[in-house]
Amino acid sequence: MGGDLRGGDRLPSTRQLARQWKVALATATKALAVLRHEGLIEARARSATTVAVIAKPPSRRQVHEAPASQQHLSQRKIVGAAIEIADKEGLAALSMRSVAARLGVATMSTYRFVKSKESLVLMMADAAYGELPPSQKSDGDWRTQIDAEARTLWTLYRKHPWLTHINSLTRPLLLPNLMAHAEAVLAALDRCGLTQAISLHLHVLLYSYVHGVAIHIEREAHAEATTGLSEEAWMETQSVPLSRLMASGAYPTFTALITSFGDGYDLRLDDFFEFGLTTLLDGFAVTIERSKQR
Amino acid sequence: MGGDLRGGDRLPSTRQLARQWKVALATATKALAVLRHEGLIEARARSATTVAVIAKPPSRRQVHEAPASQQHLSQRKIVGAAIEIADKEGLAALSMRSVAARLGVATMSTYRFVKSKESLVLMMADAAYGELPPSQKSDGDWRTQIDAEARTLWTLYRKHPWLTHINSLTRPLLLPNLMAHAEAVLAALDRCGLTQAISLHLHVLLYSYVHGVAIHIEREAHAEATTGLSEEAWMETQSVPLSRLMASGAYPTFTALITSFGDGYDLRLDDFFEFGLTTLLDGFAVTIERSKQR
DNA sequence: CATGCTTTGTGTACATCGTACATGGATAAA
DNA sequence: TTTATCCATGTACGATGTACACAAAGCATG
Repeated sequence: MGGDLRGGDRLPSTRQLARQWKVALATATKALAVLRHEGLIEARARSATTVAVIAKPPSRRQVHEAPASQQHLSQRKIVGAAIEIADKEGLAALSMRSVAARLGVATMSTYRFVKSKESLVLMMADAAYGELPPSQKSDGDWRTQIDAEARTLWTLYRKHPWLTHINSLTRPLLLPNLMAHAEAVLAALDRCGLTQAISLHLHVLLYSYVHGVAIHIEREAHAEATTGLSEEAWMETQSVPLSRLMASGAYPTFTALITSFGDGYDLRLDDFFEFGLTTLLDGFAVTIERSKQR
Repeated sequence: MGGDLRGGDRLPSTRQLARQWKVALATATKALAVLRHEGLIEARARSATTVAVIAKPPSRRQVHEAPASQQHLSQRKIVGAAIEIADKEGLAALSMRSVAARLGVATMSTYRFVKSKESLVLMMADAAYGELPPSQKSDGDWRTQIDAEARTLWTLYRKHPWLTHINSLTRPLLLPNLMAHAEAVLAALDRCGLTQAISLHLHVLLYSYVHGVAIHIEREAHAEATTGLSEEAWMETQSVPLSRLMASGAYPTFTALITSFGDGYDLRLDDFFEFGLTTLLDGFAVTIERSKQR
């Protein structure tokens, strides 16, 4: 009877309760109703981490207006829950079951609003790219504009690292918000008198750079989660094979470089991103100059 | 009796045969031995796609020397089979079961030589990077040397696209062959009078670039495999939403750019890689020049 | 009010995965 | 011959995405 659920737990569905405690379905339903009236549990739709039960609809429907559009589950909620999971635990941990559980709903219920997991991920991407702030349409030089765009994209990837799993250069996503980013970059390049083809290539190159570095955000997190080691701790475990490699004498430059850093190699992604962006845009500048000279 | 196996099929293990045909294990063993003597099937160890049976060891042991090290299964063979699968069908299609099947062996047998799938993948990476040709130690200018290194890496990724799944910038793999690549790049940069930190960053940047573009090799293949559409065909399916987006008027530069290409956007990865590499190395040059001037 | 239809939510089941564990067969040792 | 050791394998478990059928409830029509 007196269960052992802790403070902020989700409650399973009525059916799960009934099965777990081997009682009839009606019994479980009534029990939940009683608890709800007592205020011990709450039917909160928005957040699933707090005490939240998707209430039996009947009582609510009597209060609100009739139309069946008043549903407690929706595509938007599913996408939102999925994004939360992917943000926190990575795309690998995202399963239809976990999404459903977070919403306090049966697994298959999600399929009423989502065609497949693949389409869910696509909708997640759409939603996430939707968070891109509208780009400032300054008429300044191309570099500040493009620099800003790259940083905006980087910030987004920082927030949603799983986004890097989704798109392909050869089959780009036609998401409005991502298009807006492309438009901004292309517009900035357009004023530099480049070939159309070069403009496009530069844009893809910029995108590819941000994307390529952002990939390692999730890998870093994943490595830390699975090994349970922070990066410093991990580096220590590698010090033995590392020093063996260095002692082999086959890699003199590398050895000299590593030893010159007292505390080992510690790449901070954000700093590296800055450095790489600068270097890459230097390359852009060369290409643009060259193009102007002919 | 007369089965329906086609020309180059693998044969299942003795045990699988026995179960399938409901005969005693000894019977199956003898049957295979007969077939082998008749030359109808061959115990070929190297290639599993042709008619290949991992021969029952007994007869071979009598021929060769005694020690138990003479085994028909080995870590090298497992890694090789796994690489073949990953090359052909992608890392996602690589399962312990598929590796075992390709070798005509029970699934769990592989675990005698491989601790886990994760470690298998690491060994695959080691083997694949082992294919990197030793870098030419020319004392020419940094650019030709680094350019060559990048292309070598690209070629490798073309051959083994799954490699891009494996490593993390923040936790680099300490594989000898990959270290040799790093050494070559660093050595080339070393002659340019750069800070150690900048040298390292440039090296990582180069690696990250090649890696970041190579990622899309597999994505391209995967997309083609799952949708069954070549890139041109896929582009046609996108033409409707594309033209709708273009007609919205929100993306003028983009629209102008696309319409200027008659036959649509068709990014060829290899060409793009070339272009990006040039641009990136232009950036390197700027950094190096700047560093020399002070 | 009764009866059937439609919508909505759910449970069950299947094929796939990695892999822990125990077993079965063969070889080596006594 | 008996015993012990080791290699190879089958079984089983808990995950996954999702097809399918069923149950409950709302609604329309008689």
